Amino acid sequence: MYSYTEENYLKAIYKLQEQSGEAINTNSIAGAMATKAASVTDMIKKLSDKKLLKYQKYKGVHLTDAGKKIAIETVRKHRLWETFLHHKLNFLWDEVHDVAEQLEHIQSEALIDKLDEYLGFPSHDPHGDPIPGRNGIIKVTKLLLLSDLETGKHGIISGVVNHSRLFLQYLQKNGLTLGRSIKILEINAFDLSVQIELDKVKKIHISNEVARNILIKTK
Amino acid sequence: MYSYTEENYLKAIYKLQEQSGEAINTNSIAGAMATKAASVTDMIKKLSDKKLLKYQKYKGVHLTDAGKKIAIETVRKHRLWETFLHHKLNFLWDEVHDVAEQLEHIQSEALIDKLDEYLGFPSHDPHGDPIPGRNGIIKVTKLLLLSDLETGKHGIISGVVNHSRLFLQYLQKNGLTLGRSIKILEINAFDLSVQIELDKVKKIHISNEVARNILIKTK
DNA sequence: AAATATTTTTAGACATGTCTAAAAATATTT
DNA sequence: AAATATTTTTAGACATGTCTAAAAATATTT
Ligand SMILES: [Mn+2]
Ligand SMILES: [Mn+2]
Ligand SMILES: [Mn+2]
Ligand SMILES: [Mn+2]
Repeated sequence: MYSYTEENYLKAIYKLQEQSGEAINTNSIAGAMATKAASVTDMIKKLSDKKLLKYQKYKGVHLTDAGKKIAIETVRKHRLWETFLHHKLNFLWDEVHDVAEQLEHIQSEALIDKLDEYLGFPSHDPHGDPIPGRNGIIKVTKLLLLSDLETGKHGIISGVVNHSRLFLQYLQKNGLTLGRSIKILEINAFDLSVQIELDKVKKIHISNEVARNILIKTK
Repeated sequence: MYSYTEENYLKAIYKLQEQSGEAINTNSIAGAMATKAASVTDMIKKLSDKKLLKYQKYKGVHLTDAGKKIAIETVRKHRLWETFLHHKLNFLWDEVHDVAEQLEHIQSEALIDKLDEYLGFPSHDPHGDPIPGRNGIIKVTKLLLLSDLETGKHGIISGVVNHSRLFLQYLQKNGLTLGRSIKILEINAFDLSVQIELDKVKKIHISNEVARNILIKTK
């Protein structure tokens, strides 16, 4: 129905839109798509002709309902495939993204529905991100940055802000994986680094940079 | 590495080559690819420049070792995905081909190796076709057409010649699926239709047209 | 408010893969 | 062997998505 490239543009615009709330400008799309502003303008015109987004020259774009639907379907496929790769094929959580970038463009409703069922209708992907349902509804859980928790507070590691392989590998190596419980022991007033207790046993010291990229579910 | 289209051309030429043994001409490739002869000539030149096939104007083509390697890898991916769809996601054997046509182009060696392992290193796909190994080796089992068996002979349904959805659905409906044992009870001299015994219980009458498209393994 | 900087768009080009129509080469018939 | 039919290639065009360089519009600084 829609091309590989069109789906990627819609997904990128959708994600920028979720963050900013405002109209998305040409340069930020170019950044997200690793392409040039001129190419973005060309593609924007095409997507606008297809009524997938609203475009006013020099004013940026925002997705129509139709465009948003395709973006969310693509996100759903991406996260279901990541879940498959992690849970069934034993890919590590830092290895799933690149392959899912390809798999998310396979066109078959039956395939995705059956995959969803086969995986037991998972609610979250290997990075803790929510998987949109068939109906396009995304259940958002309220999470806090580990760096925003006060001393003595505790919770469960439930997501990451940074999705880079390097960061994911760092977390893996230090046991800071999804589902582990943490408690804030001490916050260093100088560099804002944090001493935490992991699973009520192990003590770990992490930088503020790391703490700002871990999402915690508190009671 | 190679485009979706290049892989499809190489796979098509490979299959034509397996059947005929001779140089493959432009029109037969056009037929297999559902495109025009002019387009085939264009693509052939590109594949020839890339040393994936040998081309002499007006004399047809044949794959180089490099081209054959890519073709076989694509067949391997196609058949592994068909097996996954059938055995894990409960697709029927007539439903797997079209989706596998897309999935076969996903580029990731790790993915295919892990999928192979996850499926238990299957030797054959849902249509009885052999799955090439990592090394590119295809283990060919000698099979006979059901229409070539004499009265009294028996064997196991092990493959199909025609892969059309209509034929596969017909076989499914009549219980003529892979692994079932059959015995030739009687061959009608007039229309060459065959009376067979299925799994030593059920009697079925099939046309010569059907018998010519079922492959049997005999002891 | 004018000058300057930044962002966005336009113009024109290129790569990939496709097509139709015409030309050229090869195969078949007489 | 010449005439005719078939197959293949060439020429030129088009769609998709990308690019660089220049022009135009908008935003920021003075
Ligand atoms: Mn991802
Ligand atoms: Mn993810
Ligand atoms: Mn198939
Ligand atoms: Mn098959």
